[in-house]
Amino acid sequence: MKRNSRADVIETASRLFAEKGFHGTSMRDLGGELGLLGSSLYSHIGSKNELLVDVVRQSAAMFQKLADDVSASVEPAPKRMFQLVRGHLNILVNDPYQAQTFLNETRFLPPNEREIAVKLFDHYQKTFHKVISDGQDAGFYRNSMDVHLAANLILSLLNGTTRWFRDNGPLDIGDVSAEIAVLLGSGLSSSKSIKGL
Amino acid sequence: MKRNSRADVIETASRLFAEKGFHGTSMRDLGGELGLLGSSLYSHIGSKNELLVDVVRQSAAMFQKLADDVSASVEPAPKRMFQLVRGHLNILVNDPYQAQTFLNETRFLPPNEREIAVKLFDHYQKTFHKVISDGQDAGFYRNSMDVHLAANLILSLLNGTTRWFRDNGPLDIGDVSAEIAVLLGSGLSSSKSIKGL
DNA sequence: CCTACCGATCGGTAGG
DNA sequence: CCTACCGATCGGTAGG
Repeated sequence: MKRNSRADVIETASRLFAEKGFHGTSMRDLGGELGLLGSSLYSHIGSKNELLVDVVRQSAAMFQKLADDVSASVEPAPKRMFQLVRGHLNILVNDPYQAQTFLNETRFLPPNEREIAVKLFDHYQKTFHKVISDGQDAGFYRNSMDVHLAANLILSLLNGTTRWFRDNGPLDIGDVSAEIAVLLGSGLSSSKSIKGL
Repeated sequence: MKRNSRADVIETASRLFAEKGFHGTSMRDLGGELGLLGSSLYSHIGSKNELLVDVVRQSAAMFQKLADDVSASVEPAPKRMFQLVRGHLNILVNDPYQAQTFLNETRFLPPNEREIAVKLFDHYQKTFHKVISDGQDAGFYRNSMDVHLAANLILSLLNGTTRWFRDNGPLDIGDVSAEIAVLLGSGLSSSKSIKGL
């Protein structure tokens, strides 16, 4: 019977929030998973909201770091795009519970905290906009493409993987990112031939 | 002050379930939106679970019908793929609350009902598998592509649109499906040139 | 981290 | 559709 740290509580909370949702997880549920009573959690944390805040912040920091790294890169746009795709998938796979909580439960944060997360995600999206835009300027990507729309579609595709990708499944993250690379690569290319559609 | 029908209750429930989640919506919340008390809802419905069951079933029926229509089609694979994409987007846009509840809250159904929904979605996915597989056999799509993975990626992309697509936004569903068509079209083509990645 | 609680809110019912 | 409830569960606190 080992003692639980605050980090243990947050980690387990992220799993339960991902699996059963923030509102579907009671403090007694969470305590039960850690082998203690719900009321005992309050020696580690101040409130249930605080748990969600911490999980979302941790996840947000991951995406923030990726955005910073890619923004600092001087590689050609398609390579930076692959860095984003690969890095984004890595974040989702490394801590799927944290990522799912970020993606699905951020809306349940208190308003001020939610705004911070939304702004951070906007900034993250801008990294995609920049890469796509640079790719157009350099002739890699179609100029006809709506930059915001393309970014939204790519992010949708990436975030959706949390719904079906399993780390112990038949595919590894390399398979998935390679397939996405091909899918996006050809689809984003300036020279393309659309057939049949 | 008009009376509410059972259909009104379900429709409003789908909106609240989409916005605040199943567990984040109380019967008193729902009653409040309809101008009555939470307890008064029970003259229209039997339980809160029943509301979720009904919303999910309605949405599931939409996807079921699309799958049946496309399965009955004898068009070339790329055209059927576009029917799926366009039809799927139409369902999401026509009733975004219902669709979001289907996508996000199905997991909170009672086990037996959840299994039904999962099976139905599996069947829906198989429609994508068939189209992709046919497209490979007919030489439209790369044979190297993993059919299940491609279907998952396409569905991720489509379902993710519920997070950002707004019916009154600058883009209409035609813009979005056209962009997706180009993205998928070239990316799925058997003749392609990957550059830079 | 537990014991022993608290007021608030939950889904739901009986009866009109 | 309301009045008047019900037992269960919620997030959280005081004190050890």
